[in-house]
Amino acid sequence: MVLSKACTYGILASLYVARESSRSNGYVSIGKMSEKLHISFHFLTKILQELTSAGLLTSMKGPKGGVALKRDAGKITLLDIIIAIDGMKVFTECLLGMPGCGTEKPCPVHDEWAEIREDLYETFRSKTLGETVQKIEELDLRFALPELFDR
Amino acid sequence: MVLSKACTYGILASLYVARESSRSNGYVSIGKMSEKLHISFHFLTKILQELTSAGLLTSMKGPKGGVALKRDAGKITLLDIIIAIDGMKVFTECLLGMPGCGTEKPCPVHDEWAEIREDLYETFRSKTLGETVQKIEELDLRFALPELFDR
DNA sequence: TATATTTAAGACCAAATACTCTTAAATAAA
DNA sequence: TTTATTTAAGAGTATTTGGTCTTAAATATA
Repeated sequence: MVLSKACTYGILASLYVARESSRSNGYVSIGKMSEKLHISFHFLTKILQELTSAGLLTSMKGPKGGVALKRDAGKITLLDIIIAIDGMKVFTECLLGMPGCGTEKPCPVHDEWAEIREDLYETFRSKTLGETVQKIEELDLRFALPELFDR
Repeated sequence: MVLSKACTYGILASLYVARESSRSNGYVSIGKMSEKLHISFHFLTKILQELTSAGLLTSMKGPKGGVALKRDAGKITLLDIIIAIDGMKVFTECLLGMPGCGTEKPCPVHDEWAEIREDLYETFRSKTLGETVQKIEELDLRFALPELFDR
């Protein structure tokens, strides 16, 4: 798996928050979100705490509480979410796990992998939550997990 | 991590076997290989057993025993090794973990990821052990892990 | 044939990841 | 001010992956 589960859940949840707050512009309830996305409430809460402490979300306790984007949806990229949860390692690690692999002393597949992971980086860097939500609405894409499936 | 550790070890070991057998054309000792590559003997043995039962290697017990490529080094690709150990999932899974994600009902990053993983597939499919070993020799690339490092 | 050497097989242990549960703290609203 | 609601924090559990260890089976060679 390229991204951890926590990270994919973080992305889906961020998209959900971006979409909801473009509608209601208040805090989005984690409980409701966990039901809609079919992600365990407690696990989701923990992931969102990471995004909050990374400065991507803000939260409020109590009735009417929840989480909200800290910046505008057009100013948060999918890359921001990934770095907050999984870190930069996806974009820096050697495909064959060789420490210190780089242009000076490359592994046998360094050049090809470096190019591919650069593409991946660029893909995430250029996608904001705002644009992505717009695309989801326009094309009627799903971003919730199905109710039950083999994990 | 894109490939499992077992898979990266399997690739490094296969390259080692390809290189050795181009020199000595007998069986390559797993014990010696594990020392040279700095991979635990027992773990490496287990991985090589998978490659053997997948039909990529043959093995012989006893003194002078070891493993050897079953086909010519030019007829085994890195993709063969990856599929034998990690399966096809790297090349088929949705980046956001959404089951059933595909062209009909794509996730928000399906198109980009599908293209990137296709590149990855093609990279591995087009690299044989033979060519890769040749490249290693020509450019003096390393393919052993360092003696000690943080794992 | 006896012995040393080597892979095969599988039980076992450790670490990381994925997930759950309980309790505390904050806050809106009655 | 009390209460219900909601996030925060962190301990606890389950599953997967990574890695070790022991014993059996095969075989070259003395």
